[in-house]
Amino acid sequence: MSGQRSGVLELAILGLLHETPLHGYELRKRLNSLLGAFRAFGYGSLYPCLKDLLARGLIADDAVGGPAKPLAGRRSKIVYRLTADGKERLEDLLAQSGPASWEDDGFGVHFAFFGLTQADIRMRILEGRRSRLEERLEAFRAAATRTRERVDSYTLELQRHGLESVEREVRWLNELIASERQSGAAPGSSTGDHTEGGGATPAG
Amino acid sequence: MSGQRSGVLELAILGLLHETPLHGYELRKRLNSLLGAFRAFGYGSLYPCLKDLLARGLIADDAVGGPAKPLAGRRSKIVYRLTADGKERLEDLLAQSGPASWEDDGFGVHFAFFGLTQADIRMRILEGRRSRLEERLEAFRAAATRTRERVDSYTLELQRHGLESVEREVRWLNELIASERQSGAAPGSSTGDHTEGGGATPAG
DNA sequence: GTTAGCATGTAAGGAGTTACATGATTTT
DNA sequence: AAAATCATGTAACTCCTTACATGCTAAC
Repeated sequence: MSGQRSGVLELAILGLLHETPLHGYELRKRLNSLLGAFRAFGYGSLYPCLKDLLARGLIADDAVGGPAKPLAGRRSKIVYRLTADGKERLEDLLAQSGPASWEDDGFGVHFAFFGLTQADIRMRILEGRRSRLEERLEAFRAAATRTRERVDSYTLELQRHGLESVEREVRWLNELIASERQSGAAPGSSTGDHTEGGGATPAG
Repeated sequence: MSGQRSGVLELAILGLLHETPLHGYELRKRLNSLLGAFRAFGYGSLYPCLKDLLARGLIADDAVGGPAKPLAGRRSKIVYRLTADGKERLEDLLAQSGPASWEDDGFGVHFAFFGLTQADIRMRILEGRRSRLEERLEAFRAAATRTRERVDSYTLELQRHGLESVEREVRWLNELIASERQSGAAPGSSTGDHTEGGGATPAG
């Protein structure tokens, strides 16, 4: 029952609310237009998560058009905003560069908030993601070698397409990494929003 | 506690065992080389699922190198094979062409076993998948229009890349659909493995 | 005046994940 | 004889999904 969420939703919500307060319905639309390529959430996922974040004090609600408690009497929009704790939590999450941020979903969400992420963390995530994908390519090629497994044309086509997609993403990552190195080398460019001077926290 | 699984694993296991009996460890390797592009399973997912399928009588175990019960005394490989019920269940699953088979995972797994799937079902799944992706493209474009949401370069890049990936998959599907139509029109080509003459079951 | 979209939720549960535990067999 | 890899499993847990329930508000 609602303990310590830390999936993609938490980061996504905190990240979106960092920008501006929003109510649930609007939040979901932005969520799905932000992450729509690889993920979609329903209200049944969103609202329980909001409830949980609220209980943990990471977000606060301002009821609009009838103050505070919305359940009694008149129902109105509930606008959520990030609290100080929530902002702290968001920064913690954004400082993470472990395996979770190399996975499909974790990567996608974190990437969406790269604008709020420190440059060194960005780089570690991009490189982590890339080596993760290169492992997959290795596994693919190994699988292609030991042929006593199935070889029908659909299986083959699936693997071909999969391989190609992964290779494409690797090329994409390479471009991103190159461009990060450039703007990192040239001072004065996007170093991130952060004002904290703290050292690089390793993260799990 | 193990009730009525019906995720991707069940289909994938039944499908792989349809070809040849396998033990868990080997099964997992094939699983991950088959679906590795978009999905990976650990033993912690596989073995409980095998246990469940066994309990439901869809697969049976032949212990090799020390008959039947492996837990007492000497431990050995446990080779699983499809039962008659399991084959029936597999055919049911392969006849399904509903929303579940348009999702990322569901689609990938079902596609991997298109060789065992009837031509009309194949077509319905390919078309279902395509319209699903086209909905996503719509949503993307709608999101691109209403710009009062965030516009930092990373968000933009994520969406650009997402859009491109989806468009690529649509083109891929178009090719597949075209080639299905051809081989469907020309009789004598791959009509699938099926010997059953049954009509098209709508499926949920 | 009824459809469509806006808006908020809950209860039950599914599908897999993580971390752990153990032992056999092959390779170096 | 140490290390790697083969091989099988369990308990607890997480994160999200599905189906349902409700009511307001704007458009046609």
